[in-house]
Amino acid sequence: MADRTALTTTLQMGFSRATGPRKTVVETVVAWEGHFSAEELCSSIPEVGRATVYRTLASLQKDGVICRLMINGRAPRYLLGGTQHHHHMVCNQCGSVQDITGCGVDDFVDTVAQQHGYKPDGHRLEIYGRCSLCAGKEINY
Amino acid sequence: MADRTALTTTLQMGFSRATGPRKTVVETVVAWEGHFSAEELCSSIPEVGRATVYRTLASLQKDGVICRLMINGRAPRYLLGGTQHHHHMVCNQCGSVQDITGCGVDDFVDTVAQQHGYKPDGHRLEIYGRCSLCAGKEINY
DNA sequence: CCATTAATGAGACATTATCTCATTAACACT
DNA sequence: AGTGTTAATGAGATAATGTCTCATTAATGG
Repeated sequence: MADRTALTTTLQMGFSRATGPRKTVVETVVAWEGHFSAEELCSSIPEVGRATVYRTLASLQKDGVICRLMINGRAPRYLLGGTQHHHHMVCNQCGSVQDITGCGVDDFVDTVAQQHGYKPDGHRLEIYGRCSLCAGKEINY
Repeated sequence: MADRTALTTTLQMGFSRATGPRKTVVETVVAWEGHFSAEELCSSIPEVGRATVYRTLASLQKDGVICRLMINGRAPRYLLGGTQHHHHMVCNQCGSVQDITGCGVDDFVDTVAQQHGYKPDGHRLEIYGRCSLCAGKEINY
């Protein structure tokens, strides 16, 4: 997923010193299965201070290493792998997230932006529904 | 924008009694120019309790009367007019939001969902950039 | 090995949201 | 109109999430 070199590079990005705490955060993020909230991350590495966790998350997001998703709940959730442009499909039932590689809405975005005189910087597409596993089960709310 | 009848209907949706406080909230929301946060709404109608404001917002969102947008900052922002499906274009500089009527990504969404075995319930597309007014000005961060 | 200073972290603080429960008032029915 | 029922409210406690300060720690260059 992310080799040693990539990790080291990541550690340096936006900072001038590769520190122990940041290494812990990055390694934990890289090893995480699925999405997580900032608080979950804090809890799982109590030896690293909140401030550092939040700082590192912000940096990783800015550098495109992780994505920030707004799924249902209150707090944003993070997901590894934001480097190349892609979108997400979120299951409303089990909360799982799948990447959609290959953005198919570029043309639409450009067209619409131009129509409105916008200079587009980026866009975000999220699809909500039920994943293949959950689609079968009946739900009784 | 929303006539008397629509308002009354809105007041009733999801509740069994049309109350004064809720009327205040709905009327304020309807009259609001642009987007707003829950707290801004609370401040502008201090005579209505926070709990009621939040309850009413949740109900209005559920009924599709308002949209919830995640723009930059921490707190979600609300916008009147969520009934018919549409998307948003957000200016990163001045924060203004324009509606994109006519969704052009339906086909893409359906195709991708099918490929992944998803049963899509909905989707959200947000375009970020600089609006026609801001695109001209140079920015010095 | 030392000096410099970037980065950290404990904990205060700020912001946003939810919950509790005593009180209020909308509605149905007369 | 008056009354009983109970949905809805709201003050304030509490929870959840995020930011800031500043004394301390430790990464790095020389």
